[in-house]
Amino acid sequence: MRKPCCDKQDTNKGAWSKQEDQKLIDYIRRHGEGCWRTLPQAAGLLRCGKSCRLRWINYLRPDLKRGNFAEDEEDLIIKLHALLGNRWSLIAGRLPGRTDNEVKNYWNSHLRRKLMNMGIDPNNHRLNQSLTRSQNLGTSGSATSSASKDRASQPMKTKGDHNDQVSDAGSCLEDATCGLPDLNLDLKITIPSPSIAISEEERKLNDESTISRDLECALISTSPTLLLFR
DNA sequence: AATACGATCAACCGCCAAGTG
DNA sequence: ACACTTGGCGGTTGATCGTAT
Repeated sequence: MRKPCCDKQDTNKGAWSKQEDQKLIDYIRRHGEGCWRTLPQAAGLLRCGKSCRLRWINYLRPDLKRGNFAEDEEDLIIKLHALLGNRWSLIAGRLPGRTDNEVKNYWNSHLRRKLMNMGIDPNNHRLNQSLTRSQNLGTSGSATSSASKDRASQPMKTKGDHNDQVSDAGSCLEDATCGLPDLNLDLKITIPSPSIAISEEERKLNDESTISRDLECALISTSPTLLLFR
């Protein structure tokens, strides 16, 4: 039997109040991040430590960039998703001021549908065979599937499948026969603050050398695979 | 005006890996 | 080597809002 992460019966759930936010902000300003398990009690919050961490990382951190995603951010997410699959934290790491949750939500609510409207399967970034060429390049109003329906039809993936998904998407990129439409995506010009983002992320990705290598290779834009995006 | 429906997003859940003793 | 704790991650849920009927 798995232990709960905290004593559930004494914790609040649901939306955070302004007072709770302020308590968390004040505490972290004074003591810094860390030791999420003991933080709630120390900060006077009736919350699970995990909940505090999530609230801070996703919404209260001062360096967060709120608001709509820029077009270059969208492009970058799509490209990174093609390379990394659903590794939202890695993708978000390349987008300064964005969180994994934000990127994940934006992907599920906007980008998935956008790709589908373009006739691209968002799961593997392959051209959807059921659509005609004219539909792919012409008007996009014919796509009718909703995000929730997509979700239901999407096969469940376990954590162990991540590599499969990556390789799946990657194989598409390497597959010269998968006819992607002209997305006009160019990684070279779309990376926000590349020197900072990449070098910082590089440290985090030490254990993922293979992915990182592929990613860097792709981001440098010398990889022939990315030519498929042009 | 009522309500049904879809889209969005904040938050939770469960699992996994790393760290520690 | 093992058990346990903790932090982090991705998937999923549910509340809320906007739009269509």
